[in-house]
Amino acid sequence: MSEFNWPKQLKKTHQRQAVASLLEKSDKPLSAREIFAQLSNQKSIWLSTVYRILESFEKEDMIVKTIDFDSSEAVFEIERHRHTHYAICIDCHKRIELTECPIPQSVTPPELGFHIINHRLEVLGYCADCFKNHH
Amino acid sequence: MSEFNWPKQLKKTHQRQAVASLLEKSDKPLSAREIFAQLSNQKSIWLSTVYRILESFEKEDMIVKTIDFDSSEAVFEIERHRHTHYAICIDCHKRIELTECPIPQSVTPPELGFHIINHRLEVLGYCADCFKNHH
DNA sequence: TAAGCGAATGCGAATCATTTGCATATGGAG
DNA sequence: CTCCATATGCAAATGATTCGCATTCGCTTA
Repeated sequence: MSEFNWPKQLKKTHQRQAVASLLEKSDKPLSAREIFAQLSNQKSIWLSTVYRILESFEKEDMIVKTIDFDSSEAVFEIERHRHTHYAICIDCHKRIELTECPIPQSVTPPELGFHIINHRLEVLGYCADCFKNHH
Repeated sequence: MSEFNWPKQLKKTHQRQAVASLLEKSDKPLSAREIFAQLSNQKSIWLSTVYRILESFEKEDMIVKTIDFDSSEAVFEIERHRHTHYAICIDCHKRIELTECPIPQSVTPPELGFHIINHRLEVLGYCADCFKNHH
């Protein structure tokens, strides 16, 4: 547990703790909708509140927002989710996990002073099956 | 001109040719909204038509759809736009073009038979200025 | 421990991109 | 030139996300 180092400026509300706990348990990035669906079973929480909570977490670098290629919706990932990248088929939307992360720290020249928090990489194309059918 | 090799199954309508011509001229990926704005000055065209045209181009691999990090809207890029990647500041949203593309053809193991069309790469973090202020 | 302040949430409504349905118009094959 | 499948015009629906405002609730301080 306790993936997050809770920043003191964030009040520990029930709702925030519930969202944090879900993210910590999840093995993949989650969307606001998914979080809301899981929480509204047990707790009383509003979807707009989930969005605001995620926004506050993002501002504290607890999570990073990216966009899911398939659904076009925002998903939020914790440190443990990062550095896993996929080759995604344009046709059948199959996702193939890449075995290694090809992004070296040196992509930004040191003299820039750029402080890397995360990176997003998606390789798009046709999987072997769909390549045959498509062409 | 004539970046596109027009597929025979796509009828050459005025609207499609206007959209194609805009994309060919542009030095950056364009959103449906941007295309619509530029075209509605001169031609009569509907926004939903622009979306449908872009969808048809995408299906023929003339363009690739990605998501713009700032606006969260879909943008469409032609071959000439690809392989340009950015380091993006989480705070001020400044975009710094990376001088080289760190994605080798070999990211997908050859035995997969995956046929790469495009890839998306964004490096997220804090630029030198915002890093000072933020921490 | 009680009081009070500022931040967070409940709730509803607005916004914005994108999609869809259906009637009409229009490329392009023959 | 005619015909048919496809594309577009147009309007309305959808779905994610944001916003406004009144109320509630953590947390600090007395």
